[in-house]
Amino acid sequence: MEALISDLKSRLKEKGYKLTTQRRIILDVILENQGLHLSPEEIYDKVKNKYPEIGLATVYRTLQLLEELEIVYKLNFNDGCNRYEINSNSNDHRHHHLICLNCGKVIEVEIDLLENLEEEIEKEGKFKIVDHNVKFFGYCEDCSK
Amino acid sequence: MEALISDLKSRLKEKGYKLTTQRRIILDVILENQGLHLSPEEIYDKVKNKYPEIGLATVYRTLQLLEELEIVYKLNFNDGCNRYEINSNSNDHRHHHLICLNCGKVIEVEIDLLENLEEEIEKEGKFKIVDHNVKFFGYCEDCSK
DNA sequence: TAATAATTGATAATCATTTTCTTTTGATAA
DNA sequence: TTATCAAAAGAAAATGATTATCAATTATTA
Repeated sequence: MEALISDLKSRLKEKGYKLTTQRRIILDVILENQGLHLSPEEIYDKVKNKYPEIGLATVYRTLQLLEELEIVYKLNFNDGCNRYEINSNSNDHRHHHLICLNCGKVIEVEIDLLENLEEEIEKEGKFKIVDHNVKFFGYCEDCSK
Repeated sequence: MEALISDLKSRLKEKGYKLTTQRRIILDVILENQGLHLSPEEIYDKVKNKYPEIGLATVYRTLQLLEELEIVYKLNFNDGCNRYEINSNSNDHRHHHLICLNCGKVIEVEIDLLENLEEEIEKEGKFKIVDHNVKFFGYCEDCSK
């Protein structure tokens, strides 16, 4: 946790940006809600508890910034807004998402297993893969009863 | 091509919907531009050439309908709009998308190879998969030169 | 301490998508 | 073929997420 804050600080400084209270709190909120894939609005609500003067625009700006710094990344579950997640890429901890078509719940799966597929694609020599995004749609335990 | 139109007709009838000129033309345009992943606005522009009285709302409504009938499905490449593609699911012709991080081009890949992964996920018995969505991000031939 | 640039909050603007409402149209039964 | 009636269309307004604008504030460095 603390590691990410000091990481943020150095990455910001590197690009001439500042570590402000607002930015720190926004990252805190995302860290405290890992796995929840919060939307900007949801982050805004939670940040307001700790820092009531915050503006919604600041949340949007900070999310863009965190994405640019690769501290966070954007998800789209087709529910009308973007959602954000800590990028645990650093420890090579990739995962996929299972999205329940009934209740909308999002579950993370800690397997990757895409090496074969990526290899197969790159074999042709026409595309260099740097990232992937895999979503499975179906029914969760509760909804398939 | 014709097959899809009569398929549309019967699926519509099944649910008490009508086959209108507008709906037929919208499907035509999507069919004529396979692989282009058109957005509602782009579809609207192309349909207007054949049927100038069309309204944008009709395009949106028809796309929702075609999606509901599983004739078409929605894609999101994070470029500010949804995009649509014919669902060739019928002939089990699944494919993935390669998205170029530089020029935004979208390339289709005709390999699936996700059986292992899906098996692995379903093995736990906590999720029943019915569909998936796989995107690879990287650089296309032109942009990696 | 002054100067400079970055950042913020509030508000207005944008843009894709949906809704509303009135008119028109397609499918069906007489 | 025509009358009927729900479904569908078009136009325009509304919505909702996101972005841009701008004046005021704050941090950093000379």
